[in-house]
Amino acid sequence: MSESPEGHSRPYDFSRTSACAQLLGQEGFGSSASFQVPHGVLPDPSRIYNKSCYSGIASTSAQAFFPFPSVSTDYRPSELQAGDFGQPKHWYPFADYTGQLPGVSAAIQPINLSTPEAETAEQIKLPEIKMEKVAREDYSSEMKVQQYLTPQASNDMAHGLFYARTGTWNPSFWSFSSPGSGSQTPSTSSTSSPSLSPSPPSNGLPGNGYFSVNTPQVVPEAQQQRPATSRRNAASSNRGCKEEQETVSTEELEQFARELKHKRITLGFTQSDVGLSLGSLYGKMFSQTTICRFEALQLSFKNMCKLKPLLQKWLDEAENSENPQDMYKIERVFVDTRKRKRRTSLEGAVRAALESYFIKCPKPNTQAIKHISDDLGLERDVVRVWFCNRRQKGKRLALPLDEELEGQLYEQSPSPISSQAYPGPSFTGGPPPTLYMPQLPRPDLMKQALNPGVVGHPTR
DNA sequence: ATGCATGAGAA
DNA sequence: TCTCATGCATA
Repeated sequence: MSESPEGHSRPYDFSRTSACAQLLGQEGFGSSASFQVPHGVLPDPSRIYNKSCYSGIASTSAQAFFPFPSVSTDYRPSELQAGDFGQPKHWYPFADYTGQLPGVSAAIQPINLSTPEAETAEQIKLPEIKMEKVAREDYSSEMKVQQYLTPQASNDMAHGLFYARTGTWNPSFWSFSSPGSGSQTPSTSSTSSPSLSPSPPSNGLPGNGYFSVNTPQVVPEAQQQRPATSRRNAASSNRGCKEEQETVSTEELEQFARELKHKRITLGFTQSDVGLSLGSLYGKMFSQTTICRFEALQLSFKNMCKLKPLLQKWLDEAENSENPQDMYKIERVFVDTRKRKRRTSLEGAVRAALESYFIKCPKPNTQAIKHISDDLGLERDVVRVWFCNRRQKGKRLALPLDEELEGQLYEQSPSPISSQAYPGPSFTGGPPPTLYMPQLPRPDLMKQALNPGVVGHPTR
């Protein structure tokens, strides 16, 4: 994607990385247990939006086991034996797990697949949408699934993605000719709930025949990234995200997200369903995570703009479909077989320490990273990634969308705004909000500001 | 719902 | 080497 609309004014102007090093060096941070997050830190996202979500992170009490990394970096559990989890090394390149694909299990069952079906994914691929990368290593899982696929299907699979349909779609769903299907026909009634049964989707009627997606091109071109001009005021200045596509304003985004969630639930779809459906509709599927983040407004503004049209369309289809229950009957069979490094689990104390380092230097250079990793006994890469994610999170959530007040709070700050932050309504023309923390203390945010690692357990 | 990870593309 | 979009894995 292009750069941030802000041009180069990145949210972080860490032009003093070296200074960081010094900073880091001179501080006896060994026992970061005592660390207190100054409230200049970016609060945890979920909290910012103050969704009912709690709070997260604080899964652990901060027992300081320092300098011993309380990290659990085991690798790929499942198929692998718990052998050498000791030190983070390389992870298995061969995998055959299906990840969190909601439909996988079902998809793996023998299904009636027709060739045309299998091709769907390819056909409806959007020009601008990057398809998921194909696993390059080995396709161990392919074996597992292949037996259920047609030659064509498995062939496609070899290309990386494959979509299988276990249920049937309402043909009408596929004909993008439905009344409101035009992505330009947003269903605005934010809360109108279709008279559809809210019951969980039941496997649609079997075999309706397969439809050939012949109008995949109808895809909105929301993909294109808008030029880096000020997208900040997308609202007022039609510069939304992308041409014909809307004038996406922050408010619209907010509202749409809400609407999407509400209707999705009403229609009985899960976030995963939606993500998978998009794959069928546009050839690019998304994970539950992404849908979730979209609804929670936790994506960058640009990203939100990009996805909105797709979701809008999905929503339209879902609402207009006679059998919306059938819509979600799409599943991806093929799963990237690359082995992922097992997720490292940092304990509270370690997180606190990292957070502390972050505050001092959000963008540590190699040396600093080394210092930190040594200090905390973490892998350098883990530290590096942690900082990357921390920065990203900071940007992403710097600006809550749903509270205009919020904007005002931020607006008082002199700090540079993040390129990913949302152009809050109140920012129109205003100075960029600060990245880390509102100047005005807000009870709820204050709480959030506490380092996750040192806070209590999540309440979930 | 979110923490940690991956990878493409940009700087 | 970083940013950004995205997702697996997990709380």
